[in-house]
Amino acid sequence: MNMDESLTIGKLAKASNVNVETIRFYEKKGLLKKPLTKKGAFRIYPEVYVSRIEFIKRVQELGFTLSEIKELLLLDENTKSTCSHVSKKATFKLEEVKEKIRSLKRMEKSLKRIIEACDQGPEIKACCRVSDCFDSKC
Amino acid sequence: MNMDESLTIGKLAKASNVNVETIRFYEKKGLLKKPLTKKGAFRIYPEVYVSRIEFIKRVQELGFTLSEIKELLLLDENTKSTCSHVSKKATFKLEEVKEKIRSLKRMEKSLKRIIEACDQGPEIKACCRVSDCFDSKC
DNA sequence: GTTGACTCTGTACTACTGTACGGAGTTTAT
DNA sequence: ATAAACTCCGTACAGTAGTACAGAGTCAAC
Repeated sequence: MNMDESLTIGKLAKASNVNVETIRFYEKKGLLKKPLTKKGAFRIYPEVYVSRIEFIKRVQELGFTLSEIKELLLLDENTKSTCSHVSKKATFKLEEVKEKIRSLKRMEKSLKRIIEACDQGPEIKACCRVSDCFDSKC
Repeated sequence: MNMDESLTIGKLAKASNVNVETIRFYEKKGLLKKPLTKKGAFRIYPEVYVSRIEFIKRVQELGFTLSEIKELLLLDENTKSTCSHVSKKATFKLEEVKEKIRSLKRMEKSLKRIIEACDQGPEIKACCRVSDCFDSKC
């Protein structure tokens, strides 16, 4: 029986670029479900866990906490809860996401201005600050 | 001498919706400079500190750490460093910001799909997951 | 059937981002 | 000039997100 294909926790960790302990930590926190398959006492994961961990990592970089990410993942799993409940949560998350996009676009604009001004020379630079990017005038 | 206008640390904290300790913490970390003005031993802040703190808070929600925010703020202050240095850093930050926007747009799309599917009925929901939003097929 | 690499559970420790608090000093209002 | 409210600094404590490690068990391969 060839076991090269089976994802033990160590291989999963390597494939998704996190530590073994992190995977167990996420399991304990309820972000990753215990895999159904086991080789004796050892966890064996299906491939899909790789992208699941990558998802967690990427969403984290967008300023969501682990418990917020857990809620997002629950939207995927929620078979028993009513659709209106899922829809409500998703709508709320959608608003957060939109707001983040708006903020980032303001930062993008500010940074572009800084770079532009830098190309013009050091004197003009003073008038465009990143930290002003949320001001109404910006 | 009317002092109603002067921003003591407590008033600044209230105005920018953080705790007094947070302001001192940011000062210690170098995110906020010590105010030039003092009333005896007490810090007196100019109005601009309010938006500076709000900036920190908003950028934090976008997934930047305090030390990253410090770097962003340094882009504003950098009078002695060369323009090409500032430009380089700003360009790097700009890429990060753009990448975050891309990721958030994918999430936005996924969430919209979930909401849409929810409106159609519970059966279709299974096929669209938030956690798949970074897959190439999505 | 023993060795080496891997995994198990559990606990302790770390970095970051604050919060809370104690004890002293300062300011303002009365 | 005294009380209430505020500020100072420093240190301790707290929540989040891991990381490290110990001691025991397991698997695979020779």
